[in-house]
Amino acid sequence: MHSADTLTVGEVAQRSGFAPSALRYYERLGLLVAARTAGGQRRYERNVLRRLAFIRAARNVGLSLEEVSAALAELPDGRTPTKADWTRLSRRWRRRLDAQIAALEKLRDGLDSCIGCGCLSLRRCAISNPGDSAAAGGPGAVFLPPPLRAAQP
Amino acid sequence: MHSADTLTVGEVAQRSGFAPSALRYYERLGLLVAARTAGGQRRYERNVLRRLAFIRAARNVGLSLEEVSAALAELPDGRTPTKADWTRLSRRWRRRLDAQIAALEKLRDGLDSCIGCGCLSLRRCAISNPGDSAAAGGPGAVFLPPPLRAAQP
DNA sequence: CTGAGAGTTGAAGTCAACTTCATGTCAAGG
DNA sequence: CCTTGACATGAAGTTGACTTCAACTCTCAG
Repeated sequence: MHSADTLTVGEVAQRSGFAPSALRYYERLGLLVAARTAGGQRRYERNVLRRLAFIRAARNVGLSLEEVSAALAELPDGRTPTKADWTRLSRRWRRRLDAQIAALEKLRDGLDSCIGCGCLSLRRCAISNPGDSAAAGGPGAVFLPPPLRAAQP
Repeated sequence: MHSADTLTVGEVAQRSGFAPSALRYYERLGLLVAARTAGGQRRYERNVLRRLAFIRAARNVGLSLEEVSAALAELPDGRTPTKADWTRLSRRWRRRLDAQIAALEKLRDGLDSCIGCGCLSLRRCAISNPGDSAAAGGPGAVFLPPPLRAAQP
């Protein structure tokens, strides 16, 4: 180990599961702050671990880093965030998850009604309707995450 | 209108809701085939519309174009696919949607148990667990689609 | 004091699914 | 025949979230 109660990138990477490159990236985006040694190396305070836990949780719920950034901006500056602060932020995810689940259930129910008719009509089918969710995402729009996709048996 | 029972790119784009550039892209990937006029312009058969409906539906369900491609490869070659062919393919999406819904519900229930404790522990928290779904996606991995994200009030 | 392993940087690459652009060609109504 | 609007092509750009690379520089156990 090194000396003080601060953590090196490697240690934070190890404990958080984020790659060092991701930590540097988050720092560039302003999601993370790190002190520096005389030689210019990063030294993290222990509370970045909770911050990173929040970031990962938010990502798991579907937030973009931009949204995460906005959420983190609501933390009180000056003092170290308390558990209550984190709880307040993450409570909002409930509604989001509910909406996501509802959207998928709607899609599934639509699928159920479509299977058997084999229509796949661009005008009438609930599943292939151009106006639907995944259509207008622009470049890079993906409907569900690769991890969930891969999990299919 | 032009002449025969074939469709121009513009017409297909209009009817399918896909941009002409997307149609050309799909053709490069082998998802679509088009005849050519003497002058080199594309002329589509009417059945591409159903094919495109399938593609859109698959994308809505969360398939990548690569998966769509694999699915389309199972269609009988030689004859025009029947409704039954399309139905057979889309029936598989049910399981996928069920799994996606289950994953989100698991996440939500984990969130419920986490809210109130404010722990967000990297080791213990169900939501911020590094081993979880969104962790190993590599570059470009996104959990839920921008459209669903944007829909949040 | 030294050497190996860990850390630093900016620039560029990756991936998916398209879009945009520049430049040039077709098709067909008048 | 001609003009106008649609179409064609390859190359390059976009977006988000990172990773990879090359070329150095620190740190600290021994």
